Amino acid sequence: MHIQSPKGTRDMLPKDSFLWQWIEHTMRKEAALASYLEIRTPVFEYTELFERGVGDTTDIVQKEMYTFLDKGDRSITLKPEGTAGAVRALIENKLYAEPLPVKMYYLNNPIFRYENPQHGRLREHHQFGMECFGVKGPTADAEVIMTVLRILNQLGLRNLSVKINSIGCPVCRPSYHEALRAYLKAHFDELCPQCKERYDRNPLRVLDCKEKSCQVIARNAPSILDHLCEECDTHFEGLQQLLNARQVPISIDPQIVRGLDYYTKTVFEIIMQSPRGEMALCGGGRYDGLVKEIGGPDMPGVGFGIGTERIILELQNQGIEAPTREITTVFIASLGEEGRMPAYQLCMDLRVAGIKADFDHMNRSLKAQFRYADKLGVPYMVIAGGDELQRGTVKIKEMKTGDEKEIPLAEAVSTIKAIITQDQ
RNA sequence: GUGGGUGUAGUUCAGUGGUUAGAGCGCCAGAUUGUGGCUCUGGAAGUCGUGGGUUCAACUCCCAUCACCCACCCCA
Repeated sequence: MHIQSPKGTRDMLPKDSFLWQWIEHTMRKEAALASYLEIRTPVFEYTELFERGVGDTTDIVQKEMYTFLDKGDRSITLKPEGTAGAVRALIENKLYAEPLPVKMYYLNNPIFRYENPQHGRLREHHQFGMECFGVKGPTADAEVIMTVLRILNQLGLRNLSVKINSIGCPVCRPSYHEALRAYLKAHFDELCPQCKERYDRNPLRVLDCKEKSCQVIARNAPSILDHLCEECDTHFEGLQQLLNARQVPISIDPQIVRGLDYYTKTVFEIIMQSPRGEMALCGGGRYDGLVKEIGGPDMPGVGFGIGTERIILELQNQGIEAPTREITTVFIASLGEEGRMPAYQLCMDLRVAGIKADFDHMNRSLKAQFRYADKLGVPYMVIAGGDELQRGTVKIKEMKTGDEKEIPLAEAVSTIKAIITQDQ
């Protein structure tokens, strides 16, 4: 095989389609229950959107974007996350002028990051996400968190931990940065090379560095939670109240910081315990400065993204399978040349009547047609054979019981429909 | 981007220098007259990831390359 799918990409195969559709259905349903409407934005955007939105000090922008020049010398980037595009669309289409809040979700948005593929990490993956614009208070934060938890719950996932934190706002963060830098300065020589750079650019990110030496230092670092301004503190307290009121098992983790620059106040992650350690299933937070940063009005927002491939990994970890669905309800087997046209006609009539029907395309023996239908789990077989056709009838057989009935061909569609609905 | 492992039928894998490369599962077909699941029998199917090199001879050794898996980094 010469041509392969590009590194870090996967095909969604027909046999997996029920699983994907089940997940998508659950997401749509829960988003709709919370009065969110779907948005679809382009797969690619001008690079500047992400440089300004996501932030040019972030790993995503610095080394993980699929960026190229198009034939008109425009710098184009394949979406590395979902929020920036939604915000751009909000501004460009002036959705901010509609009744507030503006609530939207995106479903299996393809997301691209140029990284080395690994367990649970692809170069193209898909995210479901929700964004709520225009709400200053913590009810919006609670709403999006509650919705994603309901989705995961509906899918049957258990034992996921929800971590929340507040990383402050432009009012309180400078003083915290100062306090953090003062603390880190004393340990500067022990920091990893990368964190030495972070010290100047974004000291917050030292807190979630995975290097052991940095973790030790981070553990005793001053907590942002002690430096929140009154507004941020009230907001964070309010969010906790709203989540506690719904018995959400949250844990406050001052170490979570998020790798995107736009977050303010609330940040949160939902963590799965895979056999190989923990992995973020979902990440999100509040981004009160983002809409203005990208050129819109000063409008707050909060949202999250959740990776569908990782949901599937966790479903597998927990041994959860999608509800099975019938591929074909009735298979019309034909016998010999003379049976083919009646079988074809009956199949088409059944489809018109809204019944999932199929027939033999392979000119196989009756035995082989049965074997084939059995492998597909077809519950009903119709046999269009010479003897019956001469009598103007066909046989219908229920595979589970083996019961056979001879019915007039002229009334076959209505009779079959009646049998199927009766058995259900 | 760095380091380690892997790459042989549709699939899971065996085969480590020597005739026509094997097995299980899957697929297709048959086991007397027009009927699935179980069993038995047979069949099809591989440019041994790709490209070079060493050798009388390479799936087997060497180099490169691509992809996958794993770790780091980071994250969904």
